[in-house]
Amino acid sequence: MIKKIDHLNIKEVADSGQCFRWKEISENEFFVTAYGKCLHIKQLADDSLFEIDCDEEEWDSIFSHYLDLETDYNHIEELIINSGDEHLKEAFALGKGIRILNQDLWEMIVSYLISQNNNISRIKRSIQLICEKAGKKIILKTGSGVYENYIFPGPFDVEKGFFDDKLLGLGYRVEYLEEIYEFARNNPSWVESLKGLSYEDARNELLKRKGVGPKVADCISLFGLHHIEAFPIDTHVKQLLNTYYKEGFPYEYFNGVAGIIQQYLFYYELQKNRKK
DNA sequence: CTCCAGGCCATTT
DNA sequence: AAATGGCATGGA
Repeated sequence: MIKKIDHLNIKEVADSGQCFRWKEISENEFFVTAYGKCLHIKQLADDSLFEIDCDEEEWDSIFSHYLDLETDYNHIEELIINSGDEHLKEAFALGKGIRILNQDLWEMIVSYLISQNNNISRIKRSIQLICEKAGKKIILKTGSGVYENYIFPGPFDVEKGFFDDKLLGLGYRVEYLEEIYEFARNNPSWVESLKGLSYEDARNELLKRKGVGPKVADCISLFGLHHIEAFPIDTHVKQLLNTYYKEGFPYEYFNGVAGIIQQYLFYYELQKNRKK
């Protein structure tokens, strides 16, 4: 099926550092696995049009929400244009096709535990290996080909000691992962319960887990709970705040949506550093 | 070789 | 409360 979607560029999303498991099939064409289902999406020459391969019912119930189609990005764009913030305008010009995905919460908890003091390519590699080793295979047959990937392993899909495997390349984060999987097995309703909490309450609850600090808690809040007011500060964002926002970032002006703004800035910084 | 990565923890001031 | 060292490992 063909869908018309504004404010979306799937290549920018895939390179934005919020998701680690998108597979690029070819230029502007990706295979995405989430919530135990999969999506084949291709952005067409008219870049507001997308060729979508997935079950129609799954599109309505999962992937239109996954791609955050109910959020008004025109409003975000207006805020940026009217902000008078030249650096932000430049960042937005580069990454205006980025949306904040509604990703699987458990996958975000585990993924951002792995992300700390780590680089994106290695994060992707570790997560992919974990999925291959413990996740159920999922296959999508479409007119254009057969694609396969793995479902992200839940708390009960791995045995104790699973993460010790050196091949996974997890380093010192192994103990954090063992702990969170164990905790989730012992508290089976914990993950779901986070979804009913405010940003502040969810963040505080996440901070109780070993290996979850302010930055990881904010990433989980932003990408797994869609608390778009969360503003994760990592090494790149810290750097950019020190460079462009010496007088302080205008959190009040972007009240409630600062996390989306943060993502444009982060992406701009990533691309800039990539060139060097 | 060194420096760094979507940081956090434990320890010391 | 704030500063500091250590941490596993691969990318650049």
